[in-house]
Amino acid sequence: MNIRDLEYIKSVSKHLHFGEAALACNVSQPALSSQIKKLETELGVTLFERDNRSVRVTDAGRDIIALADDALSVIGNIYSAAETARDPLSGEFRLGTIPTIAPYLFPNFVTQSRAALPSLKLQFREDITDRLNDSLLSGDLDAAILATPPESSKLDVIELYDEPFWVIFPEHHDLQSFKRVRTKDLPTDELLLLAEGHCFRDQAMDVCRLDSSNETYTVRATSLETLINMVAARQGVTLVPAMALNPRRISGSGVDTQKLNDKSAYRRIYLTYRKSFPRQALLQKMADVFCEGLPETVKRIRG
Amino acid sequence: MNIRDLEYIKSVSKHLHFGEAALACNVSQPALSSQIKKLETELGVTLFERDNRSVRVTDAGRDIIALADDALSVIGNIYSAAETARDPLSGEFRLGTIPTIAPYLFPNFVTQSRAALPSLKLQFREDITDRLNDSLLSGDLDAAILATPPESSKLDVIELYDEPFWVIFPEHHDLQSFKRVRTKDLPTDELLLLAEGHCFRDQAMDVCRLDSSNETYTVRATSLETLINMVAARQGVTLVPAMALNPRRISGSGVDTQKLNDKSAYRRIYLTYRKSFPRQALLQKMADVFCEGLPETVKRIRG
DNA sequence: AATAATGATAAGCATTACTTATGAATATAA
DNA sequence: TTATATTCATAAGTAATGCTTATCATTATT
Repeated sequence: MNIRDLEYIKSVSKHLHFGEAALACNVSQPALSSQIKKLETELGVTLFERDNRSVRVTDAGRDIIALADDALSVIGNIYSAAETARDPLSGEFRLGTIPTIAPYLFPNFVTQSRAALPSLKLQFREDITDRLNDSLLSGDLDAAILATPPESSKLDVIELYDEPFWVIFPEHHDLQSFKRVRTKDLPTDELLLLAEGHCFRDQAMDVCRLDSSNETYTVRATSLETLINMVAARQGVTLVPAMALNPRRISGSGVDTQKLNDKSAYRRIYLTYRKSFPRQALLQKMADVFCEGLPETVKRIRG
Repeated sequence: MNIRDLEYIKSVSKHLHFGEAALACNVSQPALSSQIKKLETELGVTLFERDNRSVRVTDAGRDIIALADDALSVIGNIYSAAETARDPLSGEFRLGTIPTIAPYLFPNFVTQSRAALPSLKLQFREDITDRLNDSLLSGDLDAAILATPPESSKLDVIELYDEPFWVIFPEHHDLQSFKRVRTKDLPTDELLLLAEGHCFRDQAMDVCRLDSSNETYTVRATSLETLINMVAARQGVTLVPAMALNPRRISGSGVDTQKLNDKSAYRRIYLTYRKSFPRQALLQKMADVFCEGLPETVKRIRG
């Protein structure tokens, strides 16, 4: 059986005339006749009683044509569903982000994506890089915003922006006297770091040329907010990525900030996704929306 | 799009593996792959996100495969309906009969057809030959039991039985003295006839070598019962076909009967149908059932 | 008797779908 | 690291299916 056959019998039952039915189906009358005959043979049922002058629908034909109508209607729904789904900017989208980005990027992004991607249903998840990468590979996430390029060759990225690192230190700390702070000026023994697994921990250690053997502090914060609060409590100094600097929160909280003055003291932020992800256009659009709302403190790569 | 394509995507969504899905569909993996790719192109939607190691159903794919399941289910119903309809002995059947047969043939026939054709839904209609023939040609009837062969070349017949004519006359009528009554013995001026349009009127006149100019009586009965009752009331004599003789009704009703002793004094009864009627096997079976219950007074042609 | 209408049939061509063989990419095992 | 296996995609050739035009057979209509 064939979907076109169903259209043929529907057309014949409507016109009760093979020639006109064929015309309506944009085929020749012999084509339609032979297809119907073949279908009747396949079903073992005569659908139309016909002689050289008239066409009648048989009892069995009536039942079967009613079902054919149903089937064609469902098949029409398939095309409709496809048409709806064809817009890559619509549907569900599961986005993951690391904890050192999510709180600073998402508030703006949610607002802007509502305007730019109104028919997109966004779901967010916050987790560390490794688990986000696993989820990407398994298909549990569609994309993630990460600060490290992917290791798997199945993943690809859109580069979003470079985010400088800033020092946060208590008011009246020695660092306050520096006009320009560089990593070599940092008191590494006072450095407060995130817990293991957080990529920014590695990035901070990296920029300060520390390795795990150098660790002096046993603080294992899981958020930059915690680190900043600890600095305010004069527990040490820390680094944060630029986006974590909220001027209103910093001012009057007992901490001071300076941008790290090294060329390499930044991290690159990527939108990571499976190469096989079908809605690539959405990824591009989404990257645009991300970059739209970026503050002056970061250096956008796109647009 | 193609029904087989729907089966392919259903299979892939079940196995999440093109090779196994192809195996389940009894096609080679490249065949299945290329058909799915073509369908995706036609719909403009990626149904499966796949790389060299894994297959995932996309959001749009999920919706569309659900609809494909629906469509396949309806199409399954088409095959089921065909299987049910394939039995030519089932379904509706519209049978027409003339008034000089219906009352005598149907009671038995209904009983016997219930046993022999249990899944047949019979609808009866009683009318005169011309209108039954029209209904046959227009498809309003599937068959008719008639006493005249059809004129249209679109109709065909199964011969059922030959039905002799009998004379009915009042007790103590002159005819009572005949051992064997022949048509030439009939008092044609006393002959009571059915209304015009009834074929038995013509047959009776024919056998008596009368034509419309010979009419003396203006009686226009529409049933044989009326004629018999008129004979009982000594209004004249009449002819009836053999099946109209119900011994229990005749005895003691003031009439007497004799079989007409002419070779040509009978009529042949046909099951008439369109040549194009698809359930020919049903017609044969039905003819058998008719002949089963015939009384000894008629001469069956079949079986 | 001639003409028109209508579905069936025939022959040949175009399209479609399938098969087998092979490729490319990537896991897994040695 | 290198070899092997897995898996989907691609290629080339073939089989099948469906279509077109031309024609036939039958039956109304003029």
